[in-house]
Amino acid sequence: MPRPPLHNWNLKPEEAIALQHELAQHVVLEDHLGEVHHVAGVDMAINEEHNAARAAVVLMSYPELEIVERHVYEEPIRMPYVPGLLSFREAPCVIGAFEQLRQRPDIVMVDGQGIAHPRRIGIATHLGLWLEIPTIGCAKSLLTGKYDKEALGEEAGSWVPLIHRKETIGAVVRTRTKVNPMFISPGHLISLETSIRYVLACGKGYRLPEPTRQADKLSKDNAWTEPPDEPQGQQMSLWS
DNA sequence: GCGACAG
DNA sequence: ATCTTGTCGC
Repeated sequence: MPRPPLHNWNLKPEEAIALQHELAQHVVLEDHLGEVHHVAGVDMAINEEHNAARAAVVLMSYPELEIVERHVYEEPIRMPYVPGLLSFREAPCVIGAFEQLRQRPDIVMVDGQGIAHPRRIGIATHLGLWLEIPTIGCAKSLLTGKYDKEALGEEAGSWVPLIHRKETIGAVVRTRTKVNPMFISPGHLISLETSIRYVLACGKGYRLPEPTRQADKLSKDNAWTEPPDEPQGQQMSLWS
């Protein structure tokens, strides 16, 4: 399921920021969902020593949440981690893993922010725009915004809005009783309410929603090896 | 100018 | 992200 390239990924920080401002104009926060039968989760693992980045994608049936497909994709690390520019470091690798899917997910859960980002375009949003699939940002920590910590209940399912510049950009959700909350925000083609609903519906009693939790495990599973200098996989060879 | 800062 | 042992609480 290759997608037409939207833009180049190898940009200078200044150019990347300008691109984010442009792309953010096209984000859709209304639900564009049909029946949901498959939810995918993506995550990454990094190994500095081998200069390797590994993305993992796990496709699960919904609402059964049984694993349908698992894929990993590796390539050299391209960018350093810069707060606010995570997608330029990880998205290309995630897309590589995505190209291996036989089935197109109805929703994709990403480890990182959706619109809960200084320019409203975290990695989940960026991936949604590139893949043209509804995405949800499921981050383990805060990047931007504030919330009423006192108002957040400690029981699983409780949540409070995440605010930034007078704007609701996401929700701080307790996915498991008495455990640190998750920072949920819509990525693209989905609303915040629906995002929260699916994250909770994909919970299996752990802090992370099952799709992301499975992808996290898969990305850390195998041993590391030096990746080729050039990105591999059919999608790059077509338009690089 | 001084902090904060997804993974 | 990754490093890294034991330990507190349900």
